[in-house]
Amino acid sequence: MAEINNTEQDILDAAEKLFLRKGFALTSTTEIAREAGCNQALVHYYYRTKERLFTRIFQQKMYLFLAHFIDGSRKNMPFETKIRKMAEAHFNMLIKNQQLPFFIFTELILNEGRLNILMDSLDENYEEVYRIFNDELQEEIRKGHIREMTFLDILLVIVSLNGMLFMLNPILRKGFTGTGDNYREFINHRREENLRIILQSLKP
Amino acid sequence: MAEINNTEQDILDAAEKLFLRKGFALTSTTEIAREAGCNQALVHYYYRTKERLFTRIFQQKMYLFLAHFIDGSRKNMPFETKIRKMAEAHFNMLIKNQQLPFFIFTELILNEGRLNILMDSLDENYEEVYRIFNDELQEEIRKGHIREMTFLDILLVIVSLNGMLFMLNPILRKGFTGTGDNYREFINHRREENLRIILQSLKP
DNA sequence: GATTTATTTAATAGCTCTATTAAAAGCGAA
DNA sequence: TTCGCTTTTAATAGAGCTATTAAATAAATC
Repeated sequence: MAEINNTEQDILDAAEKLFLRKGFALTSTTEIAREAGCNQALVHYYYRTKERLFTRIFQQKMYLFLAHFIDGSRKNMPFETKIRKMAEAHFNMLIKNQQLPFFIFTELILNEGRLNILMDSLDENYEEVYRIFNDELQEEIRKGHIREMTFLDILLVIVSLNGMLFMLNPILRKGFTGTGDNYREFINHRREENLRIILQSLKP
Repeated sequence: MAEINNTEQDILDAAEKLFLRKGFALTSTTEIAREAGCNQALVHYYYRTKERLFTRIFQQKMYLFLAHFIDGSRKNMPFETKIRKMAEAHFNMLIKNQQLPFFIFTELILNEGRLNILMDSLDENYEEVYRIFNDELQEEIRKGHIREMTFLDILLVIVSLNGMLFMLNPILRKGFTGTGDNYREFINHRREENLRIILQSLKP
């Protein structure tokens, strides 16, 4: 990170908080300035446009969201262990960034430009990772350890189960009154359920 | 449906189309009027406020989204068959209403008022259905047909796998160039995968 | 055909939003 | 202290938004 003075950082923090909660369209630079405790013009002074400020945050979050898949591919472990680690890392990241799935999906779906940028980045940076995983997967299938499926199939199950759980967060929480303990317990229960289902889905 | 003249219906159709695509906040009454081919003031003449127009559409979609769960509970079938039927009905409904999951989640998360209305409606209309399903499930567990789990666990798996697939629609489509045939094939493949995973997740 | 009622329009009030601008305040170096 | 640069502010242009209003047109009823 480049050195950054207090106000500039405050604006970035305020923007991150609000963009994550309400998305690009529903967050105004006026509101960001209020949250950061500064004048609205300062937001534009430091970041020129709302779009540029947003993009900076969005790309960082996007990276956070995708990083595990690369990590997993580097390690030398049995394939099933890689998948387990990947699913666990994904879940743990989501626990610390619960607003992430909703944020990313919303912005990708509402803005085709951002989706195109993502697809280009996937082609450039993740195609090889994907290929390696897929080759390894096909080898496991050939050996009869895993049933006939593609790596996309595996990814979808992980992303669906883990992602949707946290996208439903605001809705599910309403059902758990009282202290947050019950809810935390519930999330831990779901962690085990999801992992179990993901691994079971590999079995022939 | 009450009788409704052409313009009034055109406005409703235009609003539905735009709200589903872009959500409440990003759709303007001006745009709805343009889509409906009428003056902007007419939107307000027939529906008073954007909020009332939206609510009308939202409630109808909400009902569409929840209806299957009731249907399934009425029939007299083995429990596992009920779950299968429920998952299939859910998937088929989503195929015909692909924008539905994104639309509903977005509006529920961005507007706490709508979420509260939903929760009240669930308490009122679905609590009994839920109880019946859950009792039946506990009986199956006691008999050893199904492993230890709650009905919420089952619902989450169905909603996650089916819902996320269609929320990812715009992203996944980008990967399938050419005619839509490949994509349709892929969706059918995922239908079977999801069903398989859902039913397997019940097994002890 | 005249009169009442329903539909449609243009115009606009009153907001809020993004981005810019010119001026003011703060501050380190000469 | 003064100069030059950075940071901050108030003010505002220009646009889009929702909702209303009064007037115009079309349709229905007598």
